[in-house]
Amino acid sequence: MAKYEDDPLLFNFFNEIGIINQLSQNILERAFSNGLKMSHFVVLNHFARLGGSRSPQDLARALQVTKGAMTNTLKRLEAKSLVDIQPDPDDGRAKRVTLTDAGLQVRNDAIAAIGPALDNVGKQFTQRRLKEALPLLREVRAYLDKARDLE
Amino acid sequence: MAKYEDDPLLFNFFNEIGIINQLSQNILERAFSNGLKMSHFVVLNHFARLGGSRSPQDLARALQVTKGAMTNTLKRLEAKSLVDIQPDPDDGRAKRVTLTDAGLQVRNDAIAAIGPALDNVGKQFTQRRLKEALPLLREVRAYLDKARDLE
DNA sequence: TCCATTTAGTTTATCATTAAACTATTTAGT
DNA sequence: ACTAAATAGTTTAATGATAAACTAAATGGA
Repeated sequence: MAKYEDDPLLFNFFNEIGIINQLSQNILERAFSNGLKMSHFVVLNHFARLGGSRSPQDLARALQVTKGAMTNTLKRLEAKSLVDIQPDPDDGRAKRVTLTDAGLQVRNDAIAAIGPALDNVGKQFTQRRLKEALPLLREVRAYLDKARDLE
Repeated sequence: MAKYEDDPLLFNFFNEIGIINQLSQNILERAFSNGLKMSHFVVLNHFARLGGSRSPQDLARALQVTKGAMTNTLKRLEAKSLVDIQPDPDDGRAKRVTLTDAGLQVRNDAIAAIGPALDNVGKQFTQRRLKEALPLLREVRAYLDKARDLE
């Protein structure tokens, strides 16, 4: 069996992923105004792209955070009236979360604000190269996601 | 100018990166014993691969965290005797950090522990595909790193 | 029907991280 | 030599995350 000291390919792969994540989150978050956090933006963006209503648990699963983290995020979004939270009429345990008009506005503003930052990155890396990398990233993500559930 | 609602390529790219990061960190961290955290492992691994001694500031820069975060990480590693920290004889402001034998052992144990988890990933994704993706990831990382300093 | 199990959401304790303020030391320009 | 600026490291306050314990409601098998 290969030792990972000698064969650090996967290691390097995850390492690059980790650093890119940290740097990109940082750059994007700085472009946001009103102290909008990445975790908040991600929820707003999820709703803006997919529409409809979701339960907190659905959101937690889709966005890969714990229920506790989602409770916290939604509490802050609700305090700013960026989402609306109502009891689920069909399930006494659950809630239904929807995006408010204000929430959509904040999300759209955020998208606009990060445009310039992304433009600069886009200048450096051709659409083609990024597009070529996406399928592998998606597969790795899907695999890790499944692996997590199986364990 | 393209709107990112219509052209979410970079967005998707960073999104996949973010989720892969979260999942991979999670999987690896669970494989560790003794409550070894990824942030701690990364420091131990850095020393194990590159050897020698480093200042806390060097480590912070290399591992892309703030000085404060590194202070915290090193404090915990030192408490477990996994690193040795001495004043820098040549610079009264600085310190020199080195890996202890115990630190190297913990790192090697961790590498061994994550082997099986990585084996499974390795089965799904050929060396070739991962290898092909690395250059782009490295370039993106290098670009973001530079962009951060310029801003 | 009843009870054990599962599921949704919250809360708590612990911890990592950042940004910013602060101390101490070194470096560099005059 | 002096002083201003830069640098190394620590500390603090705020935030976000997790895991685990907990409450409440739904589900499903006997």
